[in-house]
Amino acid sequence: MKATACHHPQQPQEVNLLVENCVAKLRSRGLRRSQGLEALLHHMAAHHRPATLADLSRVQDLASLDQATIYRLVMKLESASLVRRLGLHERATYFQLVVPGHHHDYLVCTSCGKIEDVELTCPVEPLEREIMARRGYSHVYHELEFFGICPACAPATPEAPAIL
Amino acid sequence: MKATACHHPQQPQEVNLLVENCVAKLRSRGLRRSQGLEALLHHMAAHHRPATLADLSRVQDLASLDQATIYRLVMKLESASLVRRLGLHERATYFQLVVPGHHHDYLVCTSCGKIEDVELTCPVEPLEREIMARRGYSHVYHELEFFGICPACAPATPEAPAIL
DNA sequence: ATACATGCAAACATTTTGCTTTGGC
DNA sequence: GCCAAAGCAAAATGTTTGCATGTAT
Repeated sequence: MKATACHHPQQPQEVNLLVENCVAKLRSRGLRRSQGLEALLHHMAAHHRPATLADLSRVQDLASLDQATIYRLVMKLESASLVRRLGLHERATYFQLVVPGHHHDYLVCTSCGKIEDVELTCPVEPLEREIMARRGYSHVYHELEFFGICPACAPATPEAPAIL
Repeated sequence: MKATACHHPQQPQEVNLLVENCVAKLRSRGLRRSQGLEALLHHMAAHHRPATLADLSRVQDLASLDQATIYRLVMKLESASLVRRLGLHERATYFQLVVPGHHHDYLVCTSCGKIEDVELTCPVEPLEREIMARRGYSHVYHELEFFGICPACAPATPEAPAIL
């Protein structure tokens, strides 16, 4: 049940730039540049992968932050459209920093829960425009996940009982 | 927060056929044709739309069933691949009966939570094959959702200073 | 008669809120 | 000093399990 997305943490400078941009946007909304906010943004920018609130509070640099604090920070980030929510069929919700120009779709093993990035070019963006045009929706984005049984789990599939 | 999928309940005969097929598959797995199972399948076949466990237990015909019973039935249906789970960014998980040949993607308003069907031809199926081939996954399916702000909510959006 | 299915209640995990204290501006 | 942020703790919500009883086979 571990997330193993294949994301390269960005270069330190990119990370700092990203953090600064986020802070700037948040400050314009009246938020303060607090120690917790900075630590959280820095982590999410450097490890651009889906994480639950529990995942985040287990991170070394965020361990001093209360879960309620992390929760409230993430909610604020989400309100500012800096963070997006992902439903990956686990009990807890996953969150991920929005990095302009980066979009990722995921491949999840329904047996072991492993989460991988899908590198294929995603053909869905044109549909977003169509939805805006035809349905009158604004701020449209999509979420695409593939579910299946990964090679490692395949032999042990309940429906295809392999005798070990 | 109401689901308003635009699904035509199937014809009664189709519904019965679907239910019979499900029961048959389940029986082969050792499940019994209980009253609760039949009521649940019948409802999910006739109202082929995403529903939470709470939604289901509020249904007239299922009101006599305990939530734990509904939970266990739905889990069994999911194990048998007769039901799929959907993460629509709400706290509760949505479930939907799998109807062979029918696939639906959804459009969710991030403001009011309204859930609509997307009627566009979904270009993702070829990718499923690619994933099976290139990543060695089996039993691959996808889940695609669009999120955005619906026309009704658009004017009242807190942080979208309409740049029309 | 046996084993699965159910109801009821309790345990659990996660999310959300209230209130007091701390800290950024 | 003012108001947002954080810490702590508790409430709210949804999911899961245990156990005694009912029911399909």
